[in-house]
Amino acid sequence: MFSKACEYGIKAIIYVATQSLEGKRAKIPDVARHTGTPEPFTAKILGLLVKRNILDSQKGPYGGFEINPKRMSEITLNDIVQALDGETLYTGCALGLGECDAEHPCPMHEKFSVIRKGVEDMLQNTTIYELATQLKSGKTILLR
Amino acid sequence: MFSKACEYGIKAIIYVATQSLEGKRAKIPDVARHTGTPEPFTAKILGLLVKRNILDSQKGPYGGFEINPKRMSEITLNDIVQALDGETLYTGCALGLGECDAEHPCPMHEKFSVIRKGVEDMLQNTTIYELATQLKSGKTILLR
DNA sequence: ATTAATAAAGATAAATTTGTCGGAATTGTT
DNA sequence: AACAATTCCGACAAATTTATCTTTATTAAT
Repeated sequence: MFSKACEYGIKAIIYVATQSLEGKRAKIPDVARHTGTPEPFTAKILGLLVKRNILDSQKGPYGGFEINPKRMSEITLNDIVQALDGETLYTGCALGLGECDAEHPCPMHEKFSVIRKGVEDMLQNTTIYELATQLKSGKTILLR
Repeated sequence: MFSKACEYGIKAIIYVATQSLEGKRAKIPDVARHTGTPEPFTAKILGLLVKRNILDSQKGPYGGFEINPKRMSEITLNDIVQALDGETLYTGCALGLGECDAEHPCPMHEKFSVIRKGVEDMLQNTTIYELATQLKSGKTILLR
C-alpha cells in the first residue's frame, strides 16, 4: 500500500509530534530507535519532510526536529503520503493504464474508485495531532 | 496498490477469459499486445498462473492459454492477487510493524482495518467472468 | 519421422527502491 | 575563537522488482 519510505515517514512524524507536545526536539537517533527505522534512512526521510515544509529542524546542540502543535492539527496523513509517495495513490489506474476514467474505464475502475475514495477520506481526515495524542496515551505503539 | 506483476496478471486473465468464452486459446504475443505488457514478462506471469492452477495451457500448434468458463465464475480477483502478491495485502501492518493487532495496534491500525476490509470484500466478490463479459461487451478496456 | 508452433524454465540484465556512508554546513556553548 | 552537537547533502551500495533472452520440452499436423 505505502512505500517503506512512507511508512517510516509517518512513524517518524508521529514520534516527533509526541516530543513536540512535550516541548522537546527529536534527534535522528531517537527517532530511529523509537520507530524501528534504520538510522541513515531516518535521516534521509526527515530531511525530505523538512524540505517539504512538514517538519521544522534546527541544527547544532539542542537541535533536532519538531512540529508546531498548531500545525499538527492541520497536517494530515494525506499530506505526508503525498509528500513521500506522490499522487499516484489517487491518480493512478489500478491496472496501470495510462488514462482510465469513467468514459474509458479499465475493468476495475468502478470498484476501485470506491476503495480509493475511502482511502482518500481516511487519509484526509486523520491529523497528526490525533495520532500523536493516541500514541502518547499508550493507546497505540510504533514498534514491535 | 498492486505490483506490476499483479496488474499484468489481472489484465492477462481477463483477456484470456474473453478468448475462452469464444472457444479460442490465447497465445503469449496476443495477450501481450492486448494488455500492453512486455512479451517476456507476459510469458513469465502466465506461466506462474498456470503453476498456481488458475489458468490452463497447452503447448504446440494451436496451443495457448485458456480458462474453463465454469471456473471463470469461481475465480475471483482475490485468488489472482493472492497468487501473485501473496497475503501481505491482508496480513501486513500499514506501518510495517511485525505484529499489529487490536491488542497492540499501530497508530493506523483501526482506520486501516476498515479500508482493508473494503478491499478484501471487493476482491472476493469480483469474478473473472464478470470482468471478462464487461470487457467483451466493450464496457471496459485493457489498453490505453 | 519431421517439422513448425507453442509453452516452460532458468539465467541474465536493467531499473527502482531501500539502505549506508562520509564530509560539509550550521548552531549553541564555553 | 574554538569546540562539540547536530542536521544537510550527495555519492555510493545492496536488495528487490521488473524485464529480457536463450534454450529446452511438448504438441499437432503432415
